[in-house]
Amino acid sequence: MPEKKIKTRFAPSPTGLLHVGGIRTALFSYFFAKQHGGEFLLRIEDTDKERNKPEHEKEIIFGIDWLGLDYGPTFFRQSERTEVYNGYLKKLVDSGNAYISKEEIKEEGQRAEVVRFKNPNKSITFTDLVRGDVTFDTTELGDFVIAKSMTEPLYHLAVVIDDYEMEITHVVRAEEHLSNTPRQILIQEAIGAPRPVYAHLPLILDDQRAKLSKRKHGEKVSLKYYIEQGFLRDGLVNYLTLLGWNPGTEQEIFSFDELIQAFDISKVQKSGAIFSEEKMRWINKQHIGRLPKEELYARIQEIIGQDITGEKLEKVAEIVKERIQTFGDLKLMKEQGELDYIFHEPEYQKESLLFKGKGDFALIKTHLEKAISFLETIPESEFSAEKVKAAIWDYASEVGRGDVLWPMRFALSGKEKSPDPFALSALLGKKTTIARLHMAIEKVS
RNA sequence: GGCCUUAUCGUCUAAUGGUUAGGACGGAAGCUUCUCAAGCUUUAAAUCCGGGUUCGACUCCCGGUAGGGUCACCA
Repeated sequence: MPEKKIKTRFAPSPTGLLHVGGIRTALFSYFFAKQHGGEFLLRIEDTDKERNKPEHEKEIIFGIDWLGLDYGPTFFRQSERTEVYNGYLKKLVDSGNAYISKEEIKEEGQRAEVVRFKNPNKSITFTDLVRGDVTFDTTELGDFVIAKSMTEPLYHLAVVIDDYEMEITHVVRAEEHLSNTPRQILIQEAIGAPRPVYAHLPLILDDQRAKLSKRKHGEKVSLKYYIEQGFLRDGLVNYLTLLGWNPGTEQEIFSFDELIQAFDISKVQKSGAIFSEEKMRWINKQHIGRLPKEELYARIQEIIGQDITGEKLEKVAEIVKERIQTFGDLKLMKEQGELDYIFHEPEYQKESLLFKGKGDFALIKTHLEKAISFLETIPESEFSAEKVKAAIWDYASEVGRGDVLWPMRFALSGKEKSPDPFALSALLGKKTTIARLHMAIEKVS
């Protein structure tokens, strides 16, 4: 007997931002399908005409594409399938599984007639890949509404029909849907659909342990925000996958493809997990460290300018990559002028050259002149951080490192905080380095 | 409130009856090149409570407690 091909879906409704919880659901669903050689499809659940916004659908598709979740040709919109649902609805009514119900109008906008499902009132037990067996008594659900009218199907009906017709084998979704499951199973049984395997994922929580919501947390829940913050796709995916799942080993850093292999839905945690931007930033940094050179260079150029190229770009990259966790950090550094020394001569008061505010200018002049004389001995083509350090080190150690290195570094960068003077020298090159040292000497003379 | 569900360091988690309860983020201390960053080393920090079962419970059972989800003519 050939195993049935595994098929999962991501079924968001375009009523709001694509948020991190949704992304993680999509990811888990995708990993599960792909690791079994199965299919993953995207279905927009837009049966509610009033709430749907085309821009939200656009954002969802953009996000899924950005994440690289390939859903092939299997894209659906429920709003385009009303006819299908109507057919099933008619059958349900004809067979007595549903009926048109006269309603007492309690609120404005309420209909006098809706279609209700005839609840057989029984106990339903289903197996959840994350939680094991879950039992509900459906009696308390009553005869729930499945359509506003014979031509206006509602969520529960549409989901069941779609999962059936699209041959979804595994429904991977968030825990908030757990209590919807018995309703949907009832409808399944009424239309003669097989029951898919369920996997209800724990929620992503805020630091108050409440469900992460757009209402409460604003843009910080949306994928868009993290893309704008300059997170790498692999960093974001890696972090989100580790939220509520772990490989059972001590490995924490995974590429996207490794995750497809390593992910194991049975190891998904049962309880909700608090979202930590801090850890996500750390994970992202690990991925920046693993970025292929060309990609790293391109991202840096995007932010600091295309005119930094070649060897200079390489040196800048080296300095920058250990100082940022996201490319948003780099953008911030650029905006705050932390990188100014790369582009032009620093401006500063001569007092800044004093190590710990002490010493005298005559001494600084002596040290800097000495430094220049050492640097002059290095050929321009060999002007590396190592060579510069070797040239200066003994002298600095002898007379006091801070007294030499601080003014030298300040002369090069004009910053209280910056990379060390050797890296700076190598980055600036022999000519510029010596010129800036001369400039400092002039200041203190 | 009903129903469902969950419970290990501050946080993410490992340990599926026997470990000094492990790792990571964050914290603290130290080392490394003057400052910063990175790196390295060290360190503090947890089994919700109460009963069982067992020679032995983080682990199994029961009861509390606490948290979360859900109770639409939304999805």
